[in-house]
Amino acid sequence: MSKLLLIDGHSIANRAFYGLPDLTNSQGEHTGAIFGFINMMLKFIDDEQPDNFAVAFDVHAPTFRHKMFEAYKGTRKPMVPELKEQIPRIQEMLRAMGVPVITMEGWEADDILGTLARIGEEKGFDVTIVSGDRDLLQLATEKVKISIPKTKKGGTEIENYFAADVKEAYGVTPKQFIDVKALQGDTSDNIPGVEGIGPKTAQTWIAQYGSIEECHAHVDEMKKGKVVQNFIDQWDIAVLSKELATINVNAPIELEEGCTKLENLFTEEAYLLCKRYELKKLLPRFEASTTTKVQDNRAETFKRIYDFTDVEDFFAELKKSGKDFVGASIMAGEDKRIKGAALSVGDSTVYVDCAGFITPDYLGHKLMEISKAGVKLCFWDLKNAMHLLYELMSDDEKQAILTNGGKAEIFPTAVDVAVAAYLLNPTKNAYTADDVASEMLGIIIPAQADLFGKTKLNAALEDDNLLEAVTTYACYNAYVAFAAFEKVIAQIKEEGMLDIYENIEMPLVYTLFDMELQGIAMDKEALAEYGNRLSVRINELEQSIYSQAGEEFNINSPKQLGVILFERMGIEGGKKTKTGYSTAADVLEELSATNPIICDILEYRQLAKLKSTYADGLAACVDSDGRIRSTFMQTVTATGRISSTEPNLQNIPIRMELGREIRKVFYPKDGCIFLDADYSQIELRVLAHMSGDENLIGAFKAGQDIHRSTASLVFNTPFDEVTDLQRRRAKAVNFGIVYGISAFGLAKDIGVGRKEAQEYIDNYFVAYPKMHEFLEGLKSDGKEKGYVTTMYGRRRPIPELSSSNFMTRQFGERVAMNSPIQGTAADIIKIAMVNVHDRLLKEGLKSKLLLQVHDELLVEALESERIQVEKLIAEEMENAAKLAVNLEIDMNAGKTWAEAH
DNA sequence: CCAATCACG
DNA sequence: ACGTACGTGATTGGT
Repeated sequence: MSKLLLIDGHSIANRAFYGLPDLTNSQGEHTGAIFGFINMMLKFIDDEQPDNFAVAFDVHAPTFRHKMFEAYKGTRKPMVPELKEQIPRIQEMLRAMGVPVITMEGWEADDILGTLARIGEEKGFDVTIVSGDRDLLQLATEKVKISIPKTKKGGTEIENYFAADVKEAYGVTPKQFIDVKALQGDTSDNIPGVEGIGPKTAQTWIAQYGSIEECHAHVDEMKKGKVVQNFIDQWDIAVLSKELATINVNAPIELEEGCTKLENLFTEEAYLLCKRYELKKLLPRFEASTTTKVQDNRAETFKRIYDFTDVEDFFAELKKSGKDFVGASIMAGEDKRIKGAALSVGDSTVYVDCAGFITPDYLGHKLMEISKAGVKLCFWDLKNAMHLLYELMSDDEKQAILTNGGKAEIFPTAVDVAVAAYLLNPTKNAYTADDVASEMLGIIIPAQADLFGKTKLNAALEDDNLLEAVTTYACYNAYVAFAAFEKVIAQIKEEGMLDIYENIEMPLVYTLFDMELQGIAMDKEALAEYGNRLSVRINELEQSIYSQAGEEFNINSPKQLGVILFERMGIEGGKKTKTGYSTAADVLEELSATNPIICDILEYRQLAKLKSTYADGLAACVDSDGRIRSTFMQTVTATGRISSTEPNLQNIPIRMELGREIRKVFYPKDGCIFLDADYSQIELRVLAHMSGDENLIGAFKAGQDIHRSTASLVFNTPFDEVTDLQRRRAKAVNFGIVYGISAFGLAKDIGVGRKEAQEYIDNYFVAYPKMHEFLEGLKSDGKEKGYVTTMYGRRRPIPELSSSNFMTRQFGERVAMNSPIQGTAADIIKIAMVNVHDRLLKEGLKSKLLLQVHDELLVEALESERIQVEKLIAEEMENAAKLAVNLEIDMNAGKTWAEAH
């Protein structure tokens, strides 16, 4: 038996749009409905396995009812622009997938669906119509099924209606469904119906008499009353209503023979669109279904070489050609041992395989050699490439690198295309060759998953069967690095970010490399001892909690904990979340007086965190030389900050005394001390400068305690009479401003009413008159341009600003206010880092920059160099930027990180 | 693989 | 009538 699947385009697009968060791609185009639609469609195709398939749309975007608007029945809202712009794209995608998109001027999608269903049934098809609209139930027969997807929490459920199911659910046949609607009307569809008749009456009448005509004929039998009288008086309207409510199944549709035949949906064209809209979750479906053929066929020209002669030939060729730019991609596994490297100069791309005679050592030195000869190597992750090179150096060479830095000793003039691409859009999750290739070069190349499937790169490198795939992957990396770099730079230049790229980000790659290489010494024994101390107390608390709860359970499970506290123990005041009770610290703290178990849980949580993340977590990261080496990520944050991973050294505890003790196990090497310098109020100083507000600038210039000064102005209190509470609240206001103020957030933070919080904010803007104008300017500027910038021109796109969703847009506004401030501060400390690092080397000092924690630098300084280094750090940090206010730092020396900060 | 929690700036 | 502070990463539990 053949099957025909029909989809109600606008209705399902609408479901998809409201069922998903507001997804956008990196261009800021809304894509949630496209994704949701195609996803839902594929699910139906999988479930139904139809052999014929079509999608119907209204010619013009209809209006829609939505939960949100139920209160205003009859005033259907027009389609929001975010959805509207996606409709043509959905249709484009469908056409690309070879799906017939059927629209007819003068006919609604309902009529098209009904007509197709009728024709299909006549031809002996089983028909399924997918729609969110219950009006289509009138089309149900024994062979025509109406499928209505319902979004429930925990996924979508589908209600299926054959004729019998309609009867069961509504007590009337599908055809009678029309009569019911004719009586009750539907204001949102402009079907008047009969006054005074609602769903109840309509259903009862039709169930009894079968149609409005029969009702009319038997009107005498009915109980006299207002409603019956209305029915008699408004008979004409009822008839008209029935006509309006009836879906016309005789639309003059002419379809080419066989055009609804379902063929391969996963076409090349659709794949391109999928990439274009960055529908990442859908890509695997296309990749599994299309053969590995891609638009770009350069892979055939890639050469794998594994003889000295071939390698020497390539480098000789390179030298002869006088080319000074080479795309490069080094392949290495977990052990950091180089397996090979791809090199590309565009026309010629080779993969040098470290098999046979060619050793990693030879290859590595060859790369260093050409770099030092002035060839600019372009990597996807230069910092990592340098680490790989470092690993295969001799002890003497390693010493030289540690002393003189990676720039001088490894790759003096290399560049990083990922770092460059990050500047163009810092909000992406990854900067891969396939992504950049499609964006900058307009070509489709295989992504890692296309070549290796689920196999990790590490494993692929060990698998001889995947040598071909590894070669292709590496070569494309090298090729795209070569071919796209100039274009990326051209765009950077166009967008005014060349200065940031050349003078901040690229030098920073080398600075971060040296920092990562240095690492920081850990007292392993002290760390273990600290962990043991925690364990003892954790066990005590565990027992205490179990006995108070009356049973053992997993305290680490918020789900179990919530049940124990708020159900078994009946503690009042539990707040609910989507999934259950909230057991977050701020919620529990409010209840801590209620029951002593709460205090134990809070303490348990704190200690468990310290033990798992810090005591155990850090211990697992200590290298064989007793030092711990973090990776600083330069292409992660949306604002321009760096981040730190494996381990994260930017969130080592400090606020609580017990946590702070961890810092005692970080210590400088023999003959050294730590110098720790942090900017004082850098974000507020940046704010003062960027806003140009004289009062804020004045307060900083006067060297005043800035929160006290704000308190004095906001609370209208003489500076010296500001209370601690006032200062604390003013501090929260200052934070709030930097975060993109909202009365609600501020109120929650300081525990006052929203009205009062709003007053503080109002007072703040009176106190600092230019601030309001400045922040408003950021918002309107961002809205107009689609992005905001830091003082140095670093961009952050904010597509949320043009959302019609209130919450999303509001979020965009906060981001527009915060990013320029946080980002400018990030720019400044990056400049300081590079300058401190470079000057330490230039002045021949042995002291080393080890860490950056957003507004803080940690230097391991030789005791003998201390005075000079202190001066150097202060100069470079304070002079990193020239602002309307001074950049001040606090610097401390210490024998541990705890002491120095 | 995601949500909740909590550590930092 | 919505339901919120900005930016990160690691761990844990649960699907």
